[in-house]
Amino acid sequence: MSEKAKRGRPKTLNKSDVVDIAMHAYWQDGPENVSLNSVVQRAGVAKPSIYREFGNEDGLTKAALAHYAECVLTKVIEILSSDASFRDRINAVARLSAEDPLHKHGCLFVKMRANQSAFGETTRALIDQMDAMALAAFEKALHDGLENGDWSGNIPVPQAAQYLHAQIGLALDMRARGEDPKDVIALALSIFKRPT
Amino acid sequence: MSEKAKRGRPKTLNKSDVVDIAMHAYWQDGPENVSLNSVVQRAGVAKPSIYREFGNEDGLTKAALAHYAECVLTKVIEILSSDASFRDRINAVARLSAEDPLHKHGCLFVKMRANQSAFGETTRALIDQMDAMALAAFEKALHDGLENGDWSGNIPVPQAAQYLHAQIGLALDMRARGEDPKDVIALALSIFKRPT
DNA sequence: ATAATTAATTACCACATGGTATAAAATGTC
DNA sequence: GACATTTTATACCATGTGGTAATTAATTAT
Repeated sequence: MSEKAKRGRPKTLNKSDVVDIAMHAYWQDGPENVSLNSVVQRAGVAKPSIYREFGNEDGLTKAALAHYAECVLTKVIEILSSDASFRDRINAVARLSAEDPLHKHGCLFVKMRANQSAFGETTRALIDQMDAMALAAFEKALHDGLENGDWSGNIPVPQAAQYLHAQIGLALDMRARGEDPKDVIALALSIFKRPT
Repeated sequence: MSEKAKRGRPKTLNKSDVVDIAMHAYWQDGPENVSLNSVVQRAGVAKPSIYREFGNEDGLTKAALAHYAECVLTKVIEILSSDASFRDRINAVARLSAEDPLHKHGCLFVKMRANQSAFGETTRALIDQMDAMALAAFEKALHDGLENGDWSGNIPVPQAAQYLHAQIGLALDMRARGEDPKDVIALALSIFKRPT
């Protein structure tokens, strides 16, 4: 909070810079291919500094994922919570995940969720939490669509939310693989257009 | 071929046993979590024996994936090439991947494709080859459906094949995560039921 | 000035990984 | 029996990993 002059040697390490570098490294190259050592190297800092700030690797991966949540996942949830029509909302999130260059390398959250076992407790807990958040955002958008009458409600909300969540995750997975998910996501979302 | 008495010390290592053990290890625990050393341990053989039979780790992972192709992927392709109706074929492969206990831990091919970068050249080549094979099998089933008149053909075949491929992969991915893909796959395949 | 405190730097540790050199055991050939 | 051959078994190597001890540098408080 306040920046009162502290007592010892002033720190040259900028924590938020390190987190940002770590996030982009994990995001771009995949968490499996980025060691703590390589983050140290990319950030140009000393390893003990990392351990002082984050405790251990679990703390670093958690911080990187939390930063990702702030940076990009918030946007998705904002879109799903906007006051646009249901169709506009899901089209926007579909375009964001399937076409936006921001997700050229896929989604860090999706990548980490695919390998939960590779992470520590706190990171896994955050993954679960973000998963639940995203699912809840989809459910809310569906409920809004029902209320506003711009979704037919031909599918029970919980199933529809799980379906949307899974399809967006699939699109982001395909982008990470270098495939173009445009056609797939278009077909997948077509079930919301006409009653079944 | 022939089993003429060879000259040196008789080998106690059964190559096909090792491949089977490796395949199940990769399949169940995920290729990322199974080191070559652990395969050596599980198979109860010496490490140099592995290197004599497979050359390097790339050879071992490739052999395990090839064995997987023989064991389980063949079944999928057989189903898609059967003389049943289009609906019966895709329902069968959907049930196989979404409900059959055989895929309780997901699909080894899908898991390896998700992390191509972790494997050597020959394994990556086999992954690409199997991917193309599966896609071709879906295309064939769709073409048959068109010919036999038991699919409306409301979607261009290439897109429909990519879509089916992606959705089956998604279901297997969900099973690997411990989620139940039943509802998701049912919704995803509903686009083939009625014209859009 | 001197002490106290905090951070940076260097060097290190134990361990696991993929991969190999080397010697011992078990067979057929001569 | 001596020899060549082939597989096994033991031990080892270099490298990379997550994590830490110890020293040095830079600052404030006394």
